[in-house]
Amino acid sequence: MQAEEAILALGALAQEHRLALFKLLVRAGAEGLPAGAIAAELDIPNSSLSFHLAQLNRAGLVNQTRSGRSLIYSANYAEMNALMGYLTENCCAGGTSCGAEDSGEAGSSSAVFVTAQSKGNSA
Amino acid sequence: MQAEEAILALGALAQEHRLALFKLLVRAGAEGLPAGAIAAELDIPNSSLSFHLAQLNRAGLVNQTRSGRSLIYSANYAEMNALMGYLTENCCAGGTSCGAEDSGEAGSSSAVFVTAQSKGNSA
DNA sequence: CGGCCATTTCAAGAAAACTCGAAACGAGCG
DNA sequence: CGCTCGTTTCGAGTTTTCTTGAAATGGCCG
Repeated sequence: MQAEEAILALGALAQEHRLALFKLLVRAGAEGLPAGAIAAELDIPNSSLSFHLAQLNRAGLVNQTRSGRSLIYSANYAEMNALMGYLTENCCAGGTSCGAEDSGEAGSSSAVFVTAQSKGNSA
Repeated sequence: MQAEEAILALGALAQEHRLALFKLLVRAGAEGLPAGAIAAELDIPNSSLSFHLAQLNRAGLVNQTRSGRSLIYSANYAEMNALMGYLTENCCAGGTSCGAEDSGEAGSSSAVFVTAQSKGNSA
């Protein structure tokens, strides 16, 4: 991940509704949630939600799937992991090679955001 | 850390100049850098830099120290760790108790951003 | 104490983000 | 095939963020 992409992801999460939205999707797991359910849960008008969903999508943090008339959104754990990795790399004071300024994609950071398989999230 | 604080920190980093600035300070280590050196390094007008520095400071991501006429800024690793922890907790699919919706401050996440003691950063 | 130098604050304008009702779009049911 | 329902797009208004020169502040040297 490079800076521009990280900024996009960071900016996508730096908003009350979108952070709540992403948290909701992370909690919902791989099955995701339809847009309508999210709007109802977060108590946000449909058009506003759509705007935020588009932002998150543009940042690559959510995936979109169709299921009948509904569009199902789910958290993109890979992108979130990439963001965490970027943040970790740019601190790089944890023990890894620190002097590395722009060694490209390292990817050596441990993946914290594993794909949460559905574990009883009935909501 | 709670959502509002995380949003502030996320927003502080979600900006080209500020992300570069924070990266620079992280790399600079505990000794930090004077404002002027940062402005020169990043090629940003003093007033703009001051604005961004204030943003980062408001988010608690940087510390301010005086040294003669210069103000030295350094990265606040603790706050960054808190942010990483918040992000990790809200994913919570890594192995910790996942169903915990708002269990307050967990702090069980491993600190990745340890205070980088000056390790030969001569710049 | 007078001046200088690093930095911040002020003010004003430009650009971007956010909000949300209304209209449009498209899939699927009957 | 027409209708309905879930969702997105559009448009317009409000708010926030970003930028920068100029002025103010405060420490320090002589």
